[in-house]
Amino acid sequence: MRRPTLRQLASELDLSITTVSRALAGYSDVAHDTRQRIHQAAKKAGYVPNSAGKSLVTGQTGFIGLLLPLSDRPQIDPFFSEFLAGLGEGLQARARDCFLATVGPAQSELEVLQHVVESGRADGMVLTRIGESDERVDYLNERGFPFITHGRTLNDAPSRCWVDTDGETAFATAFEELYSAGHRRFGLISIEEPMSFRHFRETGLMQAIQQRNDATVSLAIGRTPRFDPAARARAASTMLTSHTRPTAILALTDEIGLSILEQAAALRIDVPSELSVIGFDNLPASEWVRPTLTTFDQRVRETALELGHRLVDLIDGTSGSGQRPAQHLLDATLIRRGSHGPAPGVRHEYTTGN
Amino acid sequence: MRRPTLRQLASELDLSITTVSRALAGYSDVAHDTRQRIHQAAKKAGYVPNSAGKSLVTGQTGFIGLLLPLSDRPQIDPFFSEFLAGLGEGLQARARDCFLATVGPAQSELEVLQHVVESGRADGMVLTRIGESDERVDYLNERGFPFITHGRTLNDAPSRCWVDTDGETAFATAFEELYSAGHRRFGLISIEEPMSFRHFRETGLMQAIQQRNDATVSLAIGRTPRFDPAARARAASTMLTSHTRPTAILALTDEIGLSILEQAAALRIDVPSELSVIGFDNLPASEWVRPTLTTFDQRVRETALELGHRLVDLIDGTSGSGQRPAQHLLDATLIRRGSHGPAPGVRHEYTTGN
DNA sequence: AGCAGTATCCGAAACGTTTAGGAAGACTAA
DNA sequence: TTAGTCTTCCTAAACGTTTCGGATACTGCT
Repeated sequence: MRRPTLRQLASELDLSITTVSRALAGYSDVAHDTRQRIHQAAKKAGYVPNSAGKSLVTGQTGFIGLLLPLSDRPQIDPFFSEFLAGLGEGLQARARDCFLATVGPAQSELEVLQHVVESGRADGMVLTRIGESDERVDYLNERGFPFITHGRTLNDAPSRCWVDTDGETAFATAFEELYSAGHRRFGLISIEEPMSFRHFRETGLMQAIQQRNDATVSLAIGRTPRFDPAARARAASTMLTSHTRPTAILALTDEIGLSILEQAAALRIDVPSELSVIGFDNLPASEWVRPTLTTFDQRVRETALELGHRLVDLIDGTSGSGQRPAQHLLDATLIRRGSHGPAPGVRHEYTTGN
Repeated sequence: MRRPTLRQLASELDLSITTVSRALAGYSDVAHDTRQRIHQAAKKAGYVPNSAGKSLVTGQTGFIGLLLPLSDRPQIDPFFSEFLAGLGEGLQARARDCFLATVGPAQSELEVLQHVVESGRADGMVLTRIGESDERVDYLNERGFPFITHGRTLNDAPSRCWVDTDGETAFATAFEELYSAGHRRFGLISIEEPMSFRHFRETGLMQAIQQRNDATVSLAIGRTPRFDPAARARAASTMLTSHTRPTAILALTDEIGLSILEQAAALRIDVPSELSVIGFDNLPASEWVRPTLTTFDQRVRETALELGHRLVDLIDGTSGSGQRPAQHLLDATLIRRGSHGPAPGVRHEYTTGN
C-alpha cells in the first residue's frame, strides 16, 4: 500500500494537480466547495505531501541540523536532553524538524559540517560548545549558510546570531556573594580547553576581583581537562591540600564542583563551615549530594527554545525587520544550596592549613 | 554561490549526466580515465549529491526517525544523551542520519508517528519507552513500516525486532544477592505507569521469591508516578516508616533509589547497616551520593548502537539471511556499591521499627 | 568482409511537488 | 453589446537524481 500522491488525488477528484496542490496550500484561487471536496478527499486518503518532492522544488528541507560530537567519554553533555527538548519544542512551533549530524571519533566536526551543508540536508545549523575561536563558525560564516550558536566566540560580528548564558555576570555575582560573606582567599578550578564559556566565566571573576581593589583578596587557579574525572579529583585535591587553602572555591562546572565536595569530604574539610563551593550548570546530581551544591542554573531548555526560534527567523529572513537583536544573553540564576556560607573566622585562618 | 549539480559537472566535462552519475556511484561501465576525470572534477567543485533529488527517485531518505516526547517534566531521560550517542554511532557506520520527531505536550505520540511515516521523512523508526501494550507498535506493525524498539511489549511476535535489557534476570539477581546476605523482609518501590520494563523487573523479582519457596520471605510493594519527585519521596518515606520496615528495598529506577537513600538519611536509618537499597539505571548521581548507590548498568550506549545496526539491517533486508535473530536481550550488570550489605541481625528486627 | 561480443557512453523517463503564466467563463459597468 | 474584471481552473516547466534501454565504436575471430 503506497502513499497517495497529488496525482492520484487529482485524478480521483477530476481536477488538475495544480488545483489540488493550491487548495491544500491554502491559496485563494480555488472555489469554496472545490476546496472542501479536496480537503475531504485528502483527509480520507491520509494524504501527506512527500517531503522529498517538496524539498526539491522549494530548496528547503524543513530540517535543522544539530552537530553532535560522539566522543568516547561516557556522557556527551549532562544537560543534553534538556537542550534537545527545548530545541525540539522551538522548532516544532515553527514546523521544522531537528536532525542530528553525528561526528564520529575519527572525523572532524568541520568535515561533517561541510558534508551536511553541501548535501543540502538542512536549512540551518545549530552549533554548541563554541571555542574561543571556532573554525566551524568561520566556515559557516564564509559559506553564508544560516546558523546560530549556543555560545559566542571571542570575535563575533555584531550581526552574528547567538544565544548565550551570561557566565561573566554569574561569576562576578558568585564572587560578590562570597566576598560579602567574608571570604578573601579564593580558588578557581577551571578547565584546560579554550572553550569560550571558560573565558567569560574567568573574566567575570577577574573583573569582579579587580573592581573590589582589595589587596587581601587572593586567587589560586587550578586547571583540569574537562572530561577526565581522575584529573578533576587531582586538581581538587591539590588545591585543598595547598598550604594556603582557599576558603571559597569557584568551580567552572558542576562536575568540578562535585569533585571538590568529594575531595573535601575525603580530607575531612567541612563544607560549608570550613569551605564554600559554588558550581555552574545545576546538574541533577548537585541536588542529590550532601551537602547540596550551590550552583548556577542555565535554563538550558529555555535557551535552546530561543535558539530554535531565532534560527528559523534567520532562515525565513524574518529577523531583518528588527524585532529582536541577533544576539541574546540570558541570565544564569544562582541556586543557593548547602555548599556555601560565611567564611571561617579570621582566627581559624592559620589553623586550617595543611 | 549555489551548490554544483550533476548537470553542471556534466556540461563542464562534456559528458552526459548519466555517465557522471554512474561514475560517481561506482558502476563499471565507465572508462577508467573518464572515471578519474569525473572524480577529480567532483572533488574540485565540492560536489555532494543533493539528497532531495536522490531521495525522490530512490524512495529512501537516509534518515532514521527517533520519536522524542517533550513532556514538561524537566529531564526527558537521564541517559538520553547516551542513547543518542550510541544510536548516532550505529547509524553513522551505516551511512544514515538520525532525525528527531518531537512530540509536543499537546500532541499524541501516535499522531506524530503517523505524520512522519506518511510524509516519508524517514526510512525507519526507533521507538523507546515501550508500554506493556503499545499503540505505536501496533500502528507500525500494521502499516508494515520498518521499525525497532528499545524494549518489548508483552505480546510481540517472534519476528518483531527489538533490543532490550534483561530486567527480569537483573531483579532476580538482586534478590539472590540480598537473600544470600540474610535479608528476608523485602520492599519494592515501583512505578504506576504500565511500562513493560516494570513488568519484567517485577516478574523477575516475584519468580525469584517463589523459587526460593521460603515462607519467611515477605515483600512490601509501593508505587509512585514515575516523574513526580514529591510522590517518590512520599512512597519511600511510607515504606521506611512502616511497622514492618523492609531490610532491603529494590528500587525500580535509580531515581527512586536515590529518593529512598534521601529519606533514609532524613529518618536516621543507616545504609547499608540497617537498610540495603539497590537501584536500576546507573545514573551519574548514583556515584556522587553517599553512600553510593548499588545499581544495574544498562549499557545504554551499546544497546542503542545495536539498535541502529539492526534497524538498518531490517530496512536493507539484510536480516533475512538470518545472521542475527530479530530480538536481542542484553544483560544488565550489577554495579556493587555502598548501599547494600548483610541484613541487620535478627536481634535488631523489632528495635528498628518506627 | 562480415559478424558477434564488449567497452563506453547517452537519451529520456520517472520520482512528487510547486508555481509562473495563462485560459475560459461569468459577472460588471458603460 | 462590448470591453474589462473577477473567479476558477489548468498546462507545462522546473527542481536533481537514478536507471532502463539502447546506441556507437572498437576488438577479435572466422
